[in-house]
Amino acid sequence: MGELVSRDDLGPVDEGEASLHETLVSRMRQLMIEGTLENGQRIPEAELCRMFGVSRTPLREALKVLAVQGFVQLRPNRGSIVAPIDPAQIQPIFELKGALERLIGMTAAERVTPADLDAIDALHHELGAALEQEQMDDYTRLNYAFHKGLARISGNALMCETYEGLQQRIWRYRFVVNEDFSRVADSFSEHEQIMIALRAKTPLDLAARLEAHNMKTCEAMLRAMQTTP
Amino acid sequence: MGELVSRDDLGPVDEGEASLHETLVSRMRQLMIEGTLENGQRIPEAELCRMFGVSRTPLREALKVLAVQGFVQLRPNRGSIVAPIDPAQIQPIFELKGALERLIGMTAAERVTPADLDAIDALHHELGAALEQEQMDDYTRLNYAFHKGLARISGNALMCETYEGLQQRIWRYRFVVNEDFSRVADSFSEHEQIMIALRAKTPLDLAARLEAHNMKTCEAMLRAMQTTP
DNA sequence: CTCCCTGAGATTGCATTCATTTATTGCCTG
DNA sequence: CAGGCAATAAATGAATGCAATCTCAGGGAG
Repeated sequence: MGELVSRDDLGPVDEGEASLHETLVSRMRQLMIEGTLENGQRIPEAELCRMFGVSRTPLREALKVLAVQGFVQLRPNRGSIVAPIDPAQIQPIFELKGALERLIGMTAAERVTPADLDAIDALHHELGAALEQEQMDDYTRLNYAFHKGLARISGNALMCETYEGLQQRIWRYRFVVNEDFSRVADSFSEHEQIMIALRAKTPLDLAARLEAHNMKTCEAMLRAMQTTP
Repeated sequence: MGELVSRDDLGPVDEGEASLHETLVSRMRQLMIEGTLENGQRIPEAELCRMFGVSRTPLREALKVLAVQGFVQLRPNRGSIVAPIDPAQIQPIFELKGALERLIGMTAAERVTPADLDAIDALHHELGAALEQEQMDDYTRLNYAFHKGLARISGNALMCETYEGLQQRIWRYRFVVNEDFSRVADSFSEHEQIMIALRAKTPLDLAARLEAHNMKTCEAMLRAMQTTP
């Protein structure tokens, strides 16, 4: 099995041997996740071309890809815009993610290896440390890695891909709402329960806890969104 | 709510006002679903350009999109190939689809409207007619529409999109395996049970039946695949 | 004063062109 | 005769060019 904890596509781009359009997909997605490109804002092809030092061809290819991933809306003959973030979209995204969380719970509990357990446990402790030191940026990133790691344990690559796509969509909303720090402590204690269920390898219990965790996160985000319209 | 039964992206392309690259995405996907472009086969850009009467730019844009959708593999500097179909991929796809089926069951049972029921019931009866007259092509297509209709009832657009993506991936495999006709009758009787649960609006029951149906379809496909390696 | 029309400028979509990389053929060497 | 190397041919990847479309300011009619 591949590495459990690897690049999470949230930090700066690694600028490897990828073809130009792939690099652009990552960099532009990053701009949208960060909020540099604001929701609903028109995407200025020419400007981005200058900014990235590329021609329009690979940039436009990247836009097509980002459109499939839901980050960009293509409006024929009228330019592309950053997909508007719509509070009404949060619930459907979490609903779908909930279905995947359940699958992750059912399968991860059965397929987890001792090595997986060690790796995810390490992440879990890092999360605890970040919480204690109130390093919220770290916490958020580790949290992302933690759930991604659980998805990996389930061993279904297609599901992981889908799951990460949902995570990235949600990630965009983090910059719109005031993060609800009071939620973090609760979230971590839910993680404790998740770890217990994982170690016990009890599919139904793990699935239920992951689903509940997902739902609570969704509710917290909806609440936060209401207070910052 | 939009129409329950609409274009299913499996018939010939409608050639609407879509931009060129979108049209190409549909047409090339069609070629791959039909098997005209065989699994693992190298994709000859120049030839396809002549065939479709377009330049390489929109065609290459379409290839990028199809790569995201999993139909094409891009090999940097070495050309694109039709994503090889791998029997080992069937199970993960159905596993993921199973998670969605469950969600569809849970939500559709709660959200179904009388109009939805009429529409899906009509489809169900068409399916019955196709079975009786042994119109297997029709049956297969109606079956696709039936499940897509159920997904729509759940009212989660993102989930529908994801679901359809999975359906299309699976569709490719239908041309590799000898269709197991003996399965069709069983399949239809499972549909009967699904309709009963939908009319009764019992989420857990509907979800369970959809999951079971999905699993049996998966098993049938795996069996068929073993007999035709 | 408001609304609609017009046309210049900007932008998009696609075609074409150019540079690089890869694949293939034929030739040379061991 | 087999294996490896080099030159050529073909292909990809990206940049540029061009026609069609949209945007939006300015002016005229109601």
